[in-house]
Amino acid sequence: MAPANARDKSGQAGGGAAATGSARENAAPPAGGQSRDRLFELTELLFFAYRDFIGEPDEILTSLGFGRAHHRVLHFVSRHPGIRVANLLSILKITKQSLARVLRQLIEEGYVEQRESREDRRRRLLYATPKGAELAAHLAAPQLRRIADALAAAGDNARAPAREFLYNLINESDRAGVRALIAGKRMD
Amino acid sequence: MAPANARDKSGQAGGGAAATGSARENAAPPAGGQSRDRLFELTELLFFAYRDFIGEPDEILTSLGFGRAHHRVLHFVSRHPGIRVANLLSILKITKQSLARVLRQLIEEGYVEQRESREDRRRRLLYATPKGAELAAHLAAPQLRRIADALAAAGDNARAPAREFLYNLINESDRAGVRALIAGKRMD
DNA sequence: GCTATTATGTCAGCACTATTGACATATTTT
DNA sequence: AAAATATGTCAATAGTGCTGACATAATAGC
Repeated sequence: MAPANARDKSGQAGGGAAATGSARENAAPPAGGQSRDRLFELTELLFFAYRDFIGEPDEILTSLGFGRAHHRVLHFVSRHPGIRVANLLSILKITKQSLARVLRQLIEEGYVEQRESREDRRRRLLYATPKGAELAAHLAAPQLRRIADALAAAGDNARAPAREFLYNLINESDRAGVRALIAGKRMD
Repeated sequence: MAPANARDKSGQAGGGAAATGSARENAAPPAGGQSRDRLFELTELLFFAYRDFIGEPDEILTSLGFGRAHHRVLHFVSRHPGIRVANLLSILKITKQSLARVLRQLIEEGYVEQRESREDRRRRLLYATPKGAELAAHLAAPQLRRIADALAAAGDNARAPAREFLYNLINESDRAGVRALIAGKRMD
């Protein structure tokens, strides 16, 4: 990960031009009783965690000519069978075109299939084919292992607080939807 | 966030083709003593949390003709003054070309400046200009607020476990570097 | 001092993801 | 019958990332 020591020893003399978060600025916790540094720490950890969390699936995807977007779609389709296009749009928060492209490829290559809803025949319900389920499981494996290992390392009683923290990072207006989505596949 | 109920009521009759994680598959916890569902729950929360975490800065960036990559570079430069190009490469895990493009733009537009290291004159130490520091603070504000709010909602004793969980999601080989990087800006 | 290595920068070209805005179709709702 | 909903499609554009090769400058090792 590199020398880690970002600051050059001459930096002091050279002088850092306007660095955010000096000791002075940090004296007064500006928000929620947390120091800026503590908040920035979580910001950076979130970045690094996410960076590595998607790293392994990305390699598999590349070898298949797919990208990260295919993974996301396949995941939600596989995990939530019968999901609709509209659901995917609001989950992924991307536009119809962006979704259409990857969804079309997944369907053409036999990873996902569409069926008409009987309740409302405008709806196309999405399901993973066996081939799609297999790929989804393959992509999920390193991620599930990583999470299980992280929980083991952090102590299993870290699970609930970590979950609450992540949950509350979500836009308030989306939380109920996320809760329901996950609950459809059991919550706690 | 959408109807949330992914499953169509006719889905049962239609039959989900090969869905991952049925009740049956879930009976036996496959990894680390955690059920698949519990691990998938964190997978999805991580996705949603990250999605919304970067949402607000993205809007600001777009209005400036910048993208997410500019934010990441500006963040690490501003937060870790005197950081080197090599550090950024290993932190971001992108190639030199990808970094060069956004870094050049940030320098040309006066957000970042380079200085020669006196220890080793091959090195270009990076600093945020006052303009860059201001933008960095502007981009960070909604994220810091979001984290502070999430901690408040999850209970402040969630901070340490959440931190440990995220930290342990990072590739083991990178953890020491991340710890040192963050420690350079105080840890606990 | 000479060579190897390190740190950085740069070129051309390509792939994936995402965007906007408009338009088309089928179906359900009012 | 008209309005709203669900989905699909078009063309054009932007941002980010990649590979692989090559160039310069400076430090380190022998």
